[in-house]
Amino acid sequence: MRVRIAPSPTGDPHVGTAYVALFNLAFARKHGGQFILRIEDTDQTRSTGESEAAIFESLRWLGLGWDEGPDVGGPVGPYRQSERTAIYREHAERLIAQGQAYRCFATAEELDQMRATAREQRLATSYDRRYRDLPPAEVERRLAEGQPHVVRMKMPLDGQTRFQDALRGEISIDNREVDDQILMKSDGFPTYHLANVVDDHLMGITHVIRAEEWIPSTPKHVQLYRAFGWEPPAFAHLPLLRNADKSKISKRKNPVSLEYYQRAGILPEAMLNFLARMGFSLADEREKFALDDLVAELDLSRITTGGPVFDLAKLDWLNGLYLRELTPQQLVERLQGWLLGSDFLGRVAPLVQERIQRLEHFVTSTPFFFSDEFPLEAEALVPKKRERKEAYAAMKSVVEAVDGMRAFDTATLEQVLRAQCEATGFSARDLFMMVRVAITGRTATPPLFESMEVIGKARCQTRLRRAAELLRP
RNA sequence: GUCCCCAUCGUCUAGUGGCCCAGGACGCUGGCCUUUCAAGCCGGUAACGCGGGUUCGAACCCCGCUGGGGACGCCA
Repeated sequence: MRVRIAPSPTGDPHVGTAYVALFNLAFARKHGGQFILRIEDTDQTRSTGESEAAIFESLRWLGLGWDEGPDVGGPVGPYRQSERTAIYREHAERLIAQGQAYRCFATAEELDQMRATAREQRLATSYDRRYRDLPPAEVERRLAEGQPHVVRMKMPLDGQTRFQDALRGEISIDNREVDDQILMKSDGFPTYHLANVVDDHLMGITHVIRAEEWIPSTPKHVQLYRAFGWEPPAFAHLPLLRNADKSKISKRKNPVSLEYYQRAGILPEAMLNFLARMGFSLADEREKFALDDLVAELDLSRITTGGPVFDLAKLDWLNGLYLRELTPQQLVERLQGWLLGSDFLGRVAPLVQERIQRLEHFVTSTPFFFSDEFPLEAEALVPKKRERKEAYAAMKSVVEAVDGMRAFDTATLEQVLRAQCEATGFSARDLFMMVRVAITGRTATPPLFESMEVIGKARCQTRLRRAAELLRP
């Protein structure tokens, strides 16, 4: 048996990726199969190497190592989709030749209009298939003219597509509810739908274990397997992790970056244990258990289908359990592997060196490098001569700007935050002080941008959000 | 709006027709222990969304309603 996770390197390593990876890995181990990591970097505008590296690092931190992947290789590589574009092109051509896909010349404006019309007419799908039966001569003419186009699949116009979900049983969707999905984008890259089907087949994936949000597009995938004449894999859709309000887990309402949990001092084994408890329980209902126990008792059909709320309080309790069972020496080792090792201290030290007179001042001047848990009051965040609601708006603006950052180094931070002065109409003095207080809880600190770089993006994000929340009128 | 998925304490869950006037865990809370705080121990709080069926019997099966979520992108 072969399973995979297929993260898209377009942002910070996500807790949902770890969740899906955990169950895939456990499934592979249980059945003596392989767990594959495939990078789905077909979105040229958003994929980055930094994101990919961060995903690798976070998964390894959790102990979720892979048998085959971009960095470790394997028999059915390459494992990075951007390196497989020729394969997708061939397959798309094959479908066109078979009459199961076609070139579509619709412009962005046309599509916008179709979406508007579809909504008015209460239609299920937006694309009206207007290029589906374009005469071959017309297609040739447009191609000769070099008109930009995409390749779309021809969904059956009636009937329904059924498939078995390992957690839910049979799911069936009317084909008329499903769009003629784009397979190849006009930039020559495949969409997820094509690439994932082609790769899963070529890589010998037997079980697709992924998040519930994919259920509605599974009929497209099933139809693609059919069009290629391939046997579809088994599908298992894991429930979506949720915010406290039950909506799909999101950075607006929850820390979702694995880097956050690592920095906050969650032990990887506690994180894994907690994630495993989302939808899964052992026969004896033990709360604390290891990956091996999950492997031993895993049964996909027994995973709960209700979306579990990601409850930080319970994660903390579990983490405390793991912490307490360490010997003092082991605890020291964990602390050093965390932020109290020379790596991290070596980054903090230069920032406070010229500001201290005794070694003990190192401790009193740096707590915010290590912990988010400092007191913070709304009044301290509002600059003099500014209204609280202005400060709130500015802080929200900063939050968004920081969310959008890829590189998180001093120079980029300065550039982005200075641009925020412009955007918010705040003076650099006022805005930077707001951010400083939000990040450190203090008005006197080492240089702001350097400090933020060392504290790291994930924790800066949660602190800025906390500050914005505090300012909310 | 259309389609799909889901539905047991605030939260994570056990429960697959009688063992359930529903069990465990987190949280909250009372007490014990203790120089303090934790930890630990003992106790309390709190749920089968609603309405119809099926059945001798329904948290468990069926239907409807309601509620929640997801998808509807040249993002994955």
